[in-house]
Amino acid sequence: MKPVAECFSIDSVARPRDYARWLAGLESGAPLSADDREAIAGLPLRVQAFAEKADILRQGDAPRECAVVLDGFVCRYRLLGLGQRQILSFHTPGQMPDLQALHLTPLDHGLSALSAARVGFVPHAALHELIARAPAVATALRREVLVDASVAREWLVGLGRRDARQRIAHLICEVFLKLGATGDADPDGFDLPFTQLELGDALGLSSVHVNRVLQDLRRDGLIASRGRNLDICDWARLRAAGDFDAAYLHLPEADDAAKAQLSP
Amino acid sequence: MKPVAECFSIDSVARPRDYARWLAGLESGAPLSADDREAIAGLPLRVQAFAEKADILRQGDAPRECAVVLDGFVCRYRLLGLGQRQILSFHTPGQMPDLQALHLTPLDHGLSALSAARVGFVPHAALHELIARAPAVATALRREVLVDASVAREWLVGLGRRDARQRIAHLICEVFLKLGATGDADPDGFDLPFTQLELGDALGLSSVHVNRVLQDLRRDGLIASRGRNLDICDWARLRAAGDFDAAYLHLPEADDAAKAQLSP
DNA sequence: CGTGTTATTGACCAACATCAAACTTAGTGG
DNA sequence: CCACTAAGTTTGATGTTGGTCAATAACACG
Repeated sequence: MKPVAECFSIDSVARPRDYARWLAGLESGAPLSADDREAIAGLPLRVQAFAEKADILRQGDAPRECAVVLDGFVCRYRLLGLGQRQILSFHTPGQMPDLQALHLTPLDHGLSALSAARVGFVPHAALHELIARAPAVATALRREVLVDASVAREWLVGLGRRDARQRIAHLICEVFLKLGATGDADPDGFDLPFTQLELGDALGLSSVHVNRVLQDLRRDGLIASRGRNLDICDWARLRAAGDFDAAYLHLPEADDAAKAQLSP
Repeated sequence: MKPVAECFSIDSVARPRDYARWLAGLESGAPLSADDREAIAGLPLRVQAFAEKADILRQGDAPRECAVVLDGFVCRYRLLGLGQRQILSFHTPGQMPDLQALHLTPLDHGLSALSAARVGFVPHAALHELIARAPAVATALRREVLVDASVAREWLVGLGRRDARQRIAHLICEVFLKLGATGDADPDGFDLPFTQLELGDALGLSSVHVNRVLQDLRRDGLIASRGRNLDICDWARLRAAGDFDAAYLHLPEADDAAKAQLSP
């Protein structure tokens, strides 16, 4: 296991754009009223920057604040005896990866920045109060937790019943759509925000095998990649190779959008 | 894939004991007030009986009621192309396995009775209204969803990073504690409510391999079993073999209780 | 007693892990 | 601008876990 990367944390003040990204995440299910939006913009939001690979929260912590991803790409993970790691989920700007800490402590997993990231922190007390006061916000948060669980179930299916090629193709589709939803994925070559080793840790595979399967996918003309930069050459076939159906992400229009972007 | 079993449904009226089991589930986190308990006892609860292996809800359904397990052992599952099945979770009496359908439809997975079961159904509208009216109930439901997600994460770790022996030992521990929490597991031999094939479908293994590993566990003196009946001979070693830590189940005192029961 | 489901066994094989080394790339400081 | 370094990627050789297929045995139930 590699040493924990330095976390040079430059605390800073929340900007209006930060609240906007958070709101976009909360409103992905249904729009909020002007009042609710104002209530959220009024919450205290402590912002902290994290370097690539820095830990944001650690297994065992009992945080008194909830995290909101503002920039970058973040994952939850679990460490087990002797160097094994399982990545549990990926999160893009606007998402709140540790809502469960509102009720269940201590944290049974860590939260880590895969790319350089900025994360906001809201006190639990303020969120609890808001949930009691603003039913529509409570609903949005409930929905966010449920979507998170839906993604976890899809991963469960993948780890249990799909082979390496399917898993990798599936995850590329998922990440592409999630990044696309916040405007971070250019269809003609976007950057995968993780290494092959991290990909393996998410999919229950060794990095060696991930590498070999990626080469197959390139050879078959489904993707092209050089370093981290990845280009989806054939969305339809990649989707088929991964047995991918975007419904579980519950992104409005996600798959249609991808199809439109990728087949001009 | 076997044909869907007949579902001979004997609709019946909810008994006080049914509400009691449901309440016990909701109160596993924190007790409710007398008012809240009454509010729940006042909800309409349609009760239906299901035979072993009968489907309760199907993938693609958009139910207008939420299910409450009242008796028996139930699982969520996902079917994929050509006979593959992945079981996503197990549920014991008191649990509500499809809370996500309150916000996310259609259902991306089915719900099925592994043993003969009785299930209650509450209209979504009634639940939504109660959530708005009774904050403590809303909190209890939120907690239930979060515990469900916590279990899913643990399964994710197992499927991704544990080998067959660990997975099987782990699941036996889990099921024993869950059954014990509702008084359905006798320490000296309780009935595993599923076949070896179903165990494999939950753990991403073939039934053949499940069988072989179970024999190993018996040979090593961790368990004894004859047919479905299973006897945990050595809780400490079984726990170690499965790398099992009960915290993720969020059952109050679960592990201590098991230890006490099993080592007199 | 049949009949269907579940458990068990054996032979064989594919997918994927592990280990170790070489090669690439990007970043860093002189 | 160039060596130097560390991280990540690629390759090859080899071994293990667990899957598949197919047949048999043990039950459970009407």
